Amino acid sequence: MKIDPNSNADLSVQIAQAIRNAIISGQLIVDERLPSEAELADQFQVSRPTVREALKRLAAQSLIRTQRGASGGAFVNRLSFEDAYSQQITTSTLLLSMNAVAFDTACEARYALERACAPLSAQRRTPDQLATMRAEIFRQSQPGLTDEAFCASDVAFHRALVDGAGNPVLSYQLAGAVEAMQPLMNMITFTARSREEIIALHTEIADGLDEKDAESVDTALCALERYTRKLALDVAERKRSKTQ
Amino acid sequence: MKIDPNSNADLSVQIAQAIRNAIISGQLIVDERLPSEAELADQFQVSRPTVREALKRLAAQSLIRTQRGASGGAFVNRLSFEDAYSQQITTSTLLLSMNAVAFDTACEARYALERACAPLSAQRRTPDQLATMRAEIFRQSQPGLTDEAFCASDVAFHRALVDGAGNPVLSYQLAGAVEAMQPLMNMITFTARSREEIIALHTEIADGLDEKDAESVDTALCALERYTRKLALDVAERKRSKTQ
DNA sequence: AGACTTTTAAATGTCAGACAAATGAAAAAT
DNA sequence: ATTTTTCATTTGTCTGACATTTAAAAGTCT
Repeated sequence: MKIDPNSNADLSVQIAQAIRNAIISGQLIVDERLPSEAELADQFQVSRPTVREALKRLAAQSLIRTQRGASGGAFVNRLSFEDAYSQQITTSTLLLSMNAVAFDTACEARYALERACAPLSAQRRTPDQLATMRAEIFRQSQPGLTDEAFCASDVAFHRALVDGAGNPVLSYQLAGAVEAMQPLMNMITFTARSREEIIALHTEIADGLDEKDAESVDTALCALERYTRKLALDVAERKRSKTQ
Repeated sequence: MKIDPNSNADLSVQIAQAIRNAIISGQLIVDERLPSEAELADQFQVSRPTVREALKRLAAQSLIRTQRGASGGAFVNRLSFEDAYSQQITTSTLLLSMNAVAFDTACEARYALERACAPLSAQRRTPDQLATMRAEIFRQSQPGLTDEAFCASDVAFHRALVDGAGNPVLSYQLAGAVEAMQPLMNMITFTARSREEIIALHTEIADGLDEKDAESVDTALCALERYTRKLALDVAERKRSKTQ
């Protein structure tokens, strides 16, 4: 683990990169303890605050965790699926909100990915996941539900669909798509949407999964995509006519 | 932007979270300058090193960038697709390498996602992307190509396929799947694989995209998935017989 | 001897103050 | 008017110190 003395990048960046490389390459294994901050400072010939800034960078990416006290220190973290989920969601949310991604683009990506899960989910969904979906549909049909709660229930429904595939890697990849894009879509379309229509399609999806009928799930997802896009179009149309 | 004086979390974590929230909620907009470190220290009633640790955490997530000098400071960063790609790839790589994900699970996820792109790519792929794929196939057929180079070319081929869908959100979501999993798969299967077989399937995919024939692309991808899984099985089998 | 309590040492968390280096803007000189 | 110089601001880094947490070692009592 060495840093390049000729590089003009910030020292804390270089040190973070050196440690990151050691972790990725397997020189540092999960749960292994890093040298103490003082030792690292000595090793890299920098001060402790500089080492600390480097460690905080790594901690922000869940690459390490720190523990205080005797026999404490920084340890290589086993990146859990949950940690990865939340990072994925944060990144996706910011990416969408900051880059003015066209609604159609986001919508297309989201449904393409979700449709990829559907056949697997039709095969493998557990009764528990089906029950979750039914419960969310029921919640969505309750009158007096706020828009926020409806959106959250919508997300939970689609999460259950994705988790139904029983593939944690797939669930992880899709966390960003579902959790970041659904609220975005709801925000745009909630003024125009018909909850009945959505609930009907959700029911169709749940029925399809119940009967392990991948085909009909796919059809319903396509219909939901079409409906969502049409809503966005209507909203845009209305906005245009209002400004004129 | 306030922190909870009763919380016992590290101050730098709390401060980072407060600023992060301000960015996500839109209180701080892209390219806006944060107060200087000294002002933030004053505002949060902490020392400058503590503020700096918080800022480094945010910088590690590409949420801010810093600039030295007069009129320098920390600025809210527009999260670019490229930044998001590389974060996605790092996270995915670590997730796979640290969690002992079953080969079949990773393989299934990767091809499910890639197949989701295929129909869109068949519709929209540019001549340029087709040319890239042909070029990579040619490179793969060169004798004397190292395993690393073959793997890199493999990744480039699949990236071109994914980018062919012309949907940056989709490309972003799939960056992790392709770039993290392909090397993993190559590492496991390179001893047993036949480059000819893979090149033949790649050619089938390129041909299908050329003719905008989504069906045949899907068939070839499925065949590639089957072949990859069979390889892994063979390798595992061989390993077992060797230890006995 | 064994169980409990106290002490201690090591490590991270935080603070204060200082200097270095970069950088843009204002002031001065040409 | 243009170029050069100066200067203030801001981040990057260092030093040294103290606070807090924590596990292990030492001590104490039953």
